[in-house]
Amino acid sequence: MTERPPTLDAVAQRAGVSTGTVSRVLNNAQHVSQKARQAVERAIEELGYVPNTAARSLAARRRGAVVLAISSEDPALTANLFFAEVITGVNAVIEETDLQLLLVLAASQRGQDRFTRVLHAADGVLLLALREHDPLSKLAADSGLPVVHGGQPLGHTPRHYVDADNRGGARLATEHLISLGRRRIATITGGTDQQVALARHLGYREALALAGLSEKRLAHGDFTESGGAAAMTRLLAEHPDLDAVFVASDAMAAGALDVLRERGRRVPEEVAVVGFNDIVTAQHTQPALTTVRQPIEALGREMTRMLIRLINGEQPTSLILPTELIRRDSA
Amino acid sequence: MTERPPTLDAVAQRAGVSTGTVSRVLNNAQHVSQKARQAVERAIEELGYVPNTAARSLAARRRGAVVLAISSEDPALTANLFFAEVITGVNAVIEETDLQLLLVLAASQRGQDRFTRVLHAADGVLLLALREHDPLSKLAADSGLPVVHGGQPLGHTPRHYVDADNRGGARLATEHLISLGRRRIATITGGTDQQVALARHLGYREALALAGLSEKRLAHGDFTESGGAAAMTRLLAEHPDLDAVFVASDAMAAGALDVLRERGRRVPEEVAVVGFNDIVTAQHTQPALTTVRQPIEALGREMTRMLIRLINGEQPTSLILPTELIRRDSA
DNA sequence: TTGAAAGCGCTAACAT
DNA sequence: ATGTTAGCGCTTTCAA
Repeated sequence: MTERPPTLDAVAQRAGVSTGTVSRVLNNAQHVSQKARQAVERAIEELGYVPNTAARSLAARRRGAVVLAISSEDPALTANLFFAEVITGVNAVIEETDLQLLLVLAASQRGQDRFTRVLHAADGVLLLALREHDPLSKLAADSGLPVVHGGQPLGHTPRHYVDADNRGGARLATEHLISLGRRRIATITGGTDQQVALARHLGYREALALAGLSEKRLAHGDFTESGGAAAMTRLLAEHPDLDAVFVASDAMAAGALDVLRERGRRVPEEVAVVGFNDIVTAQHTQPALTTVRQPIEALGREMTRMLIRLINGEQPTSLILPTELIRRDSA
Repeated sequence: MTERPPTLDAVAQRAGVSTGTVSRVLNNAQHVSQKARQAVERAIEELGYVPNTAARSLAARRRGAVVLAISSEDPALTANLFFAEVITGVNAVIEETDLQLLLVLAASQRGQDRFTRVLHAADGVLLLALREHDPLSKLAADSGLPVVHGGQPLGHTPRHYVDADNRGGARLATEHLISLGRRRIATITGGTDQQVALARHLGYREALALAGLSEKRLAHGDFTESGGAAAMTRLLAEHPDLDAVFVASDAMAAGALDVLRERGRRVPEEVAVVGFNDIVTAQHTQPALTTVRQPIEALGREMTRMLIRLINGEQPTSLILPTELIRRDSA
């Protein structure tokens, strides 16, 4: 009933060569005559031979896979397109190789147990876990495998990471507001427990400091829309004179725009607003949101390239990818 | 330097039993004494033993993995959150098992070659490929592995699939418009080359037919925002008397709303609009979009459950998951 | 209930 | 340049 797939031995027999030769052809080693190589290739074709990955990795002590682990504790990762885009980038690079992509969304404790086992089946780890002390970070580090982080967790800077230039992007956004003639520029931050939030706040402060403007107009959000609305409400109460707001995420900016509209503050005439991330929704807010775009797919690609280098024993250096201001109507 | 992980043999030695016994404990077979079992478990604990998946699958002729293959030819899959949500659902079920999740976004020809090899490392396939004659479908079918489709490709109904009730949802939406007193109800379809588009059109027609209303107000879109705008423009030109539109996707509905606003048609007073999918953006259109929500995460979950049943030799039946009307301001 | 041993399909080291 | 062979770490008969 269950036809067994052809083995390497079968190929060798068919081609009239030894298994060693077949193996050499498969791993395109040198030291194989044209003749032998062709015979093997024909036999492979005729038999429809496909190497058995399990046997291969057992014998070669390679595992032929990388794992992409996403800490789904982090609602920000799953909420927006972030995660889908990163995957697309990762996949694009993986596709060029013989590696397989193992995906783990580790939420539960159960998931973490699994994670350990998955690690034992991989040659390296791509990690998206931005919270401080995420258990995945530790498990990955303990595994001894090469690990590349996406973004920098708060607290410690990972050995190898790829991050978007959050600070630079925030500075870009704020400088844009300044160039518009705004002088009483507030900010809504993403909280204080995440590195992205801090980096964006820092970029905002840098820009203001360089221009000699006050940084006192500040409210903390939590990267959610309702959090953004609440923060905007507070800002308006405490600093009714503000003429611009740099909001650390588009979701929060959407909430802030709602509040501004309710309060009758015209955007951008009276209050200019810039967001961050360029989520799809940014095109549909009223008015359309000026924002900072991160190269998320590129982030996935570069993470994967870096991991492959690490697996090959090279020592790549961490990367910060540039962000870009997308001008729309809100500023 | 490179510490080798402990093997099953090491565990056996430590526990003072044979490798056979350790293996039995690992696969929690019967016929193992309490004493032996405990000794093995202690040894595993002490040594920090983790089974080698490659060796295991080689010996057992199981592969311990399923592949989730997404045809990224299909922009609709990658564009919205669809794909991220499906993955979340798939992951949730996989997490309960010992299976690993292999991810393939197969766009290029190169990707398809890889796909074949990945198939040989898996026990089953979850397939998201909605276009007719998608090469992935054929490759998966040829592999002889159990395959579960998400959605139904046009042309042939797969043996095993999970789909959202597109027809029912469209009917729900249209009946809602009728209940609002609308009688000249138009539709913007998603084209004619995709099963979802057809199913939604069918639901629309059913509702109208049952109410004895005309189905003549029709324009084809392509599931994109600009396509929706263009279709709305045509509709307005050909049927200026329309008082409602059922739009087969939210993206198209967003485009349609833009056109209606430009033309000065008030929504929902003069023209009521219902979309489909409940993408995040639906909450941010002007006015907020009434739409039909699909249980996408559940789709991923049910697909995976079905695949696991197939792998275990059961014969599950295909599934259609209910959709739900989300009322907002546009109808 | 347990132990012993023969592979699973491949790679790599060693011969030739 | 090619053949030979001993494993890789596990499961699974078959005996005991």
